[in-house]
Amino acid sequence: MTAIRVRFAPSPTGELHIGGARTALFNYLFARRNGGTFMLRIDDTDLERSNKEYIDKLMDAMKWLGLQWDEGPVYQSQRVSEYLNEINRLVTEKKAYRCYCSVEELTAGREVARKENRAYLYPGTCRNLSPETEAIKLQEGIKPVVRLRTPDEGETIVNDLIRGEVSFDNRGLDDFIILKSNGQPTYNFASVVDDLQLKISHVIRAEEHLSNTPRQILCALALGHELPVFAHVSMILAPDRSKLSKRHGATSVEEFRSLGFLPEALVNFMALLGWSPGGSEEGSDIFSLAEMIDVFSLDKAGKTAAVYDTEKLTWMNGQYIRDCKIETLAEVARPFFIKRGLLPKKNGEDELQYLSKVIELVRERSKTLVELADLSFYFYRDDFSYDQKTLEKAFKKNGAAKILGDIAQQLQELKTFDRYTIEGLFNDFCLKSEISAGKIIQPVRLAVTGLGGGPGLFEIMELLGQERTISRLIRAAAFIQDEQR
RNA sequence: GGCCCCUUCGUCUAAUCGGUUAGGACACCAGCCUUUCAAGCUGGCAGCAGGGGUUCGAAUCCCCUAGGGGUCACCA
Repeated sequence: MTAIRVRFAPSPTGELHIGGARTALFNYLFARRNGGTFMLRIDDTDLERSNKEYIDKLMDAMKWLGLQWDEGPVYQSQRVSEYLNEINRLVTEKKAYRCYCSVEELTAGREVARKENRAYLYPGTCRNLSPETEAIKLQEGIKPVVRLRTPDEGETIVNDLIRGEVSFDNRGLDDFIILKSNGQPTYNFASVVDDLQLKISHVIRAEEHLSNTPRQILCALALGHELPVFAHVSMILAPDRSKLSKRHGATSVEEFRSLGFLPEALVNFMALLGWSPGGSEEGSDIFSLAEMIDVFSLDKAGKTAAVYDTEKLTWMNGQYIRDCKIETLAEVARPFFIKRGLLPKKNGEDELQYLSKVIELVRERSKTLVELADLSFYFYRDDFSYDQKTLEKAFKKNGAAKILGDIAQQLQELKTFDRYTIEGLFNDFCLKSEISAGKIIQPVRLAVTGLGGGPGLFEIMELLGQERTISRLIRAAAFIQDEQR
């Protein structure tokens, strides 16, 4: 049995989006599941559009997701001599030939075809030029391209692990370009040479490549190599069922990261797009990377394009936030607190401990790290305003100011200031004043946090400490009296 | 337009060889829990694109139609 080797081969022309990341994930899972090798290859044969910056970002994104590759990155731009060798060989063997047709000629031909409503196929103008003619063209200074001589009849069959046998009529395939006039190979060719030379056993990629596969098979056949196994995974579509693009809001891994999503959640979510572990028992869809590796197989991959739904991702993220180890969560959440202006760039031990305690209280109601930081505002700042809706209910009742004042006074007398003693005090207060707990707790919560909801009030107060709690109650009492004037 | 792929709740999906009250997850709704908001728990709503066949029996097999997507570049 041949060694399992797969590759993820993005072109560095933009940020890694969720579709590409999902393809990387499937390759990774497949390799891990089968004890194979996962390679990263950078398909940068298009010099104009490729960008160094994107290469770095891409690798960052993959590392962040936890998709560590075993080999690479291999850069196609650094393997040009390999491609040229093979192309020269094909030309010598007459399996490929130089074409001197100008871009204008070709475009004109394409125009005509479009007007006549038929597909344009290269007519084979330069298919059988005599050496003399070639010499003249060359002398004229024309830089030729190289085209692959493709069969005029028969069919090319793609054997796909997910889609079965897909056949293409060779008559619909023309002699396509494998070497551009600038001396760079085209993607279809370079990709094939790499897959063969790097001994890729399984080509797992998005469905958009299915239509190109017969061309690649023709290349491989011309080169005289065996074919890898293909698996074309269904595409990920934007909510409007169109191809993913910037106008669809968050699509790149980087964006999801800065919106406060955890890599584990994103990976989990992506895995379930176009793949399912099977079974239909009750249970959530939460799977760790390790669990997925354990059960991953391509025959459970679906054929239908998937529309991604941020709601579900968000829910998943909430699950991960809740299950995450508190120290880990504090560490990954810290940058969001810094960005929000709640923490300085460098934090001491005290700040980190306080952060952990804050997060412990708030995380249950946060679905993203951004939300986590937002909901923690009052643990760091005193200058919050009061939520308008809650204010109407909690502060505008008769006696609210007095209650706050009384509570503040009684809290002042506490020797220990923990959740239990505070709760005891509140219970006594309710009994003596014959006011229901809710009536008291609501205004106090608003006074202390500015919000109508949140973690247990007594825990908040404990963490805030006696002094800050009391001053907030006094501030609120003053605020109410001001309003009433 | 040619070629290729696809079509199960709003979304992601399950359903060994055709026989299921078509299952789960998110979202939504209701109830419970509760100092609030969440979380959690319980229940509910909701789907086989349409039409023909084949068959005792079709989400499942075949054909047609419709819809969606991809690809036809000196992009990848």
